Amino acid sequence: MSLDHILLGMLGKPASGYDIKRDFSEGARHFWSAELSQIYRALKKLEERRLLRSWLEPPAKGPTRRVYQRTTDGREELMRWLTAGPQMGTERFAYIAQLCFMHEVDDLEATGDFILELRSRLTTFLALLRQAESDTAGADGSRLESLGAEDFHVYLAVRMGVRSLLAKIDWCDEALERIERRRRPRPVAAENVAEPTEALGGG
Amino acid sequence: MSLDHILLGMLGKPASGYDIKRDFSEGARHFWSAELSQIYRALKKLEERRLLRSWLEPPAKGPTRRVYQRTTDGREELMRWLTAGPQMGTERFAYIAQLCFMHEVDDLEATGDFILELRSRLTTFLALLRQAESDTAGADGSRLESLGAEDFHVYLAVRMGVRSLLAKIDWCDEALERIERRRRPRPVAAENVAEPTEALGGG
DNA sequence: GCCTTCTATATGACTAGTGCTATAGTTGTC
DNA sequence: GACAACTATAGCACTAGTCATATAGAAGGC
Repeated sequence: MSLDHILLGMLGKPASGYDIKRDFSEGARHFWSAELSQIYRALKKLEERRLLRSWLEPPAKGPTRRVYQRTTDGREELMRWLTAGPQMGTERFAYIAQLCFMHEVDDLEATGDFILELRSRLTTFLALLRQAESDTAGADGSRLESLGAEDFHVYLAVRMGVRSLLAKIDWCDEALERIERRRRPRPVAAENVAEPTEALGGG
Repeated sequence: MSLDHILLGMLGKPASGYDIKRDFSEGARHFWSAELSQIYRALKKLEERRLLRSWLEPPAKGPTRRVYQRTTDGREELMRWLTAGPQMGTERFAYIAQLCFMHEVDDLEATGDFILELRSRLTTFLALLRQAESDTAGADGSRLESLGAEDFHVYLAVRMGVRSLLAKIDWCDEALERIERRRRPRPVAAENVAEPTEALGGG
């Protein structure tokens, strides 16, 4: 299970379930997410397995927090995961599946609207990741070479997110262009109208 | 649930559970996957809900197959999903999470190996998608404009996969370069050696 | 004082998805 | 004819993850 290992990764420094949920809603949002209910239960189970330990933190302000941190065993389990090679093959993109079946709605109008909406959401998300990128490495990348090892790795992860999003936004533009080309009758010079030699989808 | 809707999308034409598993292992592999056990149960439930109907197919060759096809109600449910806008926010990339915590293993060597392995797997996958791309649109894209609506949409989905993979492979190269820059002592002019003013991780 | 919002933890009921195993006919090969 | 590989369906036990809801202190507005 990946969530368990991600929690072990995050809990090198003490944090509560609520803190972790905040991380998932902010920084880690581009590669993983989890509900509070799932987080609390996972933390409990990991503590039962002695991979985490926890204590109550004196409520100087606000309600009492239970704070978790990984144990030596927890660190070993994390290591096993990290050294087992990239965990791939479980990626799921519901929106690409939707795209595949979009011809059921109509020929191309629904597809165009769908991609415009997708593009808009991807762009919003990109702005957030760009912010995270410049928060770490500086707007011009000037802080990049002075980052510590941990921040450097987080920076790499954010870069992956930025590049993936840029590629998807480019794809949106390419797709919209292709759709336009299919929708409108090809602009043809007058002398060519009478002799169509290529099979060009015009409708 | 997305799997239900994907099955409804696939079952415009009759297919068995086994056929669908094959689709997930081949064409649809870049955006979704499911185990046979899950597929069979999902098909059964969808038939109970009258969104699919099924019949046994005369076993001209091989064992008897139960073949499913969507009903009018099934098509309506599919439409609701398709017109509800892009379903996003459930993307999960375990390997990016791994990358974030990779500094726990060592400073940079493990990270470099990890990214090399990732790059190799992404490249293998890209070749498969490139094949799917040229199977549909022709190696030079010449068949693209004569595709039917359904094939055109599948082509767009494959293109999204290709572009995403290319972006990730580019990211691998960028990351490896950045790692190299951090690992090897910065090439400095002799007069600078005596006065290191920046904290540069040197391995 | 009342109300809302935020921080914080927790549980119950549910759906989604995996891994393993059983069953069985068909095809090919040695 | 024994055996392996492939096609095909199905159930069981389990883990992963969602959704709704209960509880409760603290902060801030009005």
